[in-house]
Amino acid sequence: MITETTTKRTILLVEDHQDIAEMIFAYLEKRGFELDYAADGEVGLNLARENEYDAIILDLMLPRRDGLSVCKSLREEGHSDTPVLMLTARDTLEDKISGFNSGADDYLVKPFEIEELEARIRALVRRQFSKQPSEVLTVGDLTYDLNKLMVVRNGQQLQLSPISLKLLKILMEASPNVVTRREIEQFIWGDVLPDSDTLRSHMYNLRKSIDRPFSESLLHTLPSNGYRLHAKDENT
Amino acid sequence: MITETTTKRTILLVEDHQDIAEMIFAYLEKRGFELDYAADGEVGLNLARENEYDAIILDLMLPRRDGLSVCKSLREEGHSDTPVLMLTARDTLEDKISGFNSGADDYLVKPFEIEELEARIRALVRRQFSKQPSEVLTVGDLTYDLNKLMVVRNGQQLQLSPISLKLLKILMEASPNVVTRREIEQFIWGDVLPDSDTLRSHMYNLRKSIDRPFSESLLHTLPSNGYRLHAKDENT
DNA sequence: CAAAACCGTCACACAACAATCACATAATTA
DNA sequence: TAATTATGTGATTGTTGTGTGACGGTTTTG
Repeated sequence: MITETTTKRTILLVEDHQDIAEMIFAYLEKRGFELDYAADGEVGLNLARENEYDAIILDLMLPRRDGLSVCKSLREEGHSDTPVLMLTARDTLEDKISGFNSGADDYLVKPFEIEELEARIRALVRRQFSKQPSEVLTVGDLTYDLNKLMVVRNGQQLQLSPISLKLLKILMEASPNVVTRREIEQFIWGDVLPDSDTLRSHMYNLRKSIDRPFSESLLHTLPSNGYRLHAKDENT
Repeated sequence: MITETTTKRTILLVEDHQDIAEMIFAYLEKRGFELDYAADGEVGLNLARENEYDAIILDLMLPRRDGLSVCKSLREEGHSDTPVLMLTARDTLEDKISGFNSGADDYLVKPFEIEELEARIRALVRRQFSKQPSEVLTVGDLTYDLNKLMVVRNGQQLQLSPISLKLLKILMEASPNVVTRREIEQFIWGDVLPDSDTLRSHMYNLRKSIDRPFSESLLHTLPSNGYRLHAKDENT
């Protein structure tokens, strides 16, 4: 729901104790958060499914469906990017451990300072938002995530050698423009090039990886000039 | 083996009166703190710049550079997370106010009970530590509680060496992104790396701990690039 | 039209890299 | 201080990546 940088962060609070819930609600609202509230696990889970929250505060002991189960369900359904802060009544070691495996990102033992809660929530939200910047190159249905060093075409992950990765990078960055052999060689080997024309081999290997298994080929040779990566239907 | 939970808190004491300084030094040391000492503001500031203290005890009146100025400088230079306890000679209201504006977190009026000092220091340190971001890291079914220094995978607690813990931390924080060897080495050893490539051994050990006993492996090697921690089923 | 240049294809040897492990020394802890 | 654990080192093995050359097809050039 909320994604803009300057927008209020929205938080889902799931807690059955009226007094605690009210206290948290009032405090966080005053501190600039927007809150949704659920008094039991079932309702909480449904709210979490229907909306995109920036964080969820989840009591461990809840009527109808406990916090663990809610958290687990959420994770299994793919909400792995919404941070969950679990509130545990007493610090039973067991509780904590199972809390971990349910996929909670942090926990807080009651009773707690409300300032502490705020600090943790802010930390979680911040962490979440700073995780975003994934630099991804895209050409047609081919994507190359520079941070994960993962290459995917048509939903299928490809396994490339280090040199192929470098090749792909310079080609994708230039796409849809031509890159000359010189530029490529420079980029990969610097100034001491290998004496044989090994680039041909590597181009061959790269093609084998990114084009051979698919119908449309992205890597084109410009005879006596260089290479060019580009998808047909792209508007260029 | 696991030391960080019980690690001594390090405190910087900046105080020009020999007798007071000695008294504080001896007392706090006996109570389990580690202390650094400076007799004037200039030296104190430099020490604070060069080291990471858990707290700083700062006299207001100091030779060469008073406590206010030291504190202000520190804050401006980004040490906003190190708590400062200011010692003021008499409780002039004015002093207090400027003390707070300089960014001090607490103040104590001389003369004071040494127990009071300890209590306040402990409060500051505790507050500081509870503020630490990111309490629990999670990747797939692997969790790492940064406060308890507990690593759990699939409900089973794992026993890791200090270096393995550091390794795991940087990898989990980066996950699902790749971390280069350089970054890892930097993170663990700082600038003076061991001469042999001991990282391989540690990676081996880490794998043995977190992957070997389980079916799916989380730690992947990106040849000639680095390492990457990530769970398959995660939608990333 | 032939020769030359260029390129895709491939097999293969060697070099580079990574995993594994045992062990000595350093650091902790009791 | 002794006992235990953690860390760094190097040897060994296995794996993968890279450079090289050979061959044949295609295009360009003279």
